[in-house]
Amino acid sequence: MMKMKALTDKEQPIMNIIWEKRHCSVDDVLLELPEPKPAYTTVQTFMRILEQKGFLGHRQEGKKHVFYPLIEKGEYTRWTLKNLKDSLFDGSAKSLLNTFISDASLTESDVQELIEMLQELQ
Amino acid sequence: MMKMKALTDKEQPIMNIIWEKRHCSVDDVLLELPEPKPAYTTVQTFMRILEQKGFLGHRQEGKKHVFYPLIEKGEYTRWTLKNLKDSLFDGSAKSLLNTFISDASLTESDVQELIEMLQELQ
DNA sequence: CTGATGCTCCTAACAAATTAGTAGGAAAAT
DNA sequence: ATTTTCCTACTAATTTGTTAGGAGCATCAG
Repeated sequence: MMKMKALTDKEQPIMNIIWEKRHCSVDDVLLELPEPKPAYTTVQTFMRILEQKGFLGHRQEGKKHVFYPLIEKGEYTRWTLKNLKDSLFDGSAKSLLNTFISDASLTESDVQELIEMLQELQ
Repeated sequence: MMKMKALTDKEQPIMNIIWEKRHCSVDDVLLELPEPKPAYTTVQTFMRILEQKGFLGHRQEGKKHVFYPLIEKGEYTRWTLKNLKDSLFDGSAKSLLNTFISDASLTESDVQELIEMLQELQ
């Protein structure tokens, strides 16, 4: 398997849209992007880059290219969290969670749910 | 306050060293960096950039510059986690934790400790 | 004093990311 | 059938990141 590369700031929202919608032409993505929208060709360029990086594949459909994810969001998020943990928390999951929990403004029911989730791991 | 910027891949390990040692000349940092070590001037350049970005300050001490953090590690990690949460988990702390916990290979006692931490929040 | 040494400062050069324009072809509209 | 529209492919310009060489200035050994 190819080595995964992090998404840049501008690639990220594009991937988020495609992960959500699963199959997207350049136009589909452009429609979902917030103002100020980049140029059509800019989005197109990013999607070509994302394909080169292995995040996307595409097939011809009529005259347009329809792109779809080759790397799933879950896979990417896990990889990202692992990187974060290693580079910023010296590999300690506990330390990351500690920092996050004491800062994440969780609601009452969030906390309850997480406790249950953790209890299941025991 | 200035807008915080993310650390790049090469800046990150340098900041980690300075956060740890608190006061560092270029040499001090270079000594801590793993093989293959970059050139002295490369490290120096990064430290200058980190100063421009607001992460570091320095004072003259004898003939060398001694750098020290202006942004604390905790502040940066919290900011980073918030960004991650917003960009990849649609702002949902619970969703991030969910992904992380089910993947982070926590030990028995880690889990116990986290439960206690969460219970204190209730 | 003079040369070596150990620094900083300036600069260069190349790579990657960001942004978008232009050319050209196929399809649709008139 | 010609014009217009919509799409891809190619190209380019700018900015940011990465890496390091060389000039130049103190200071210390002889």
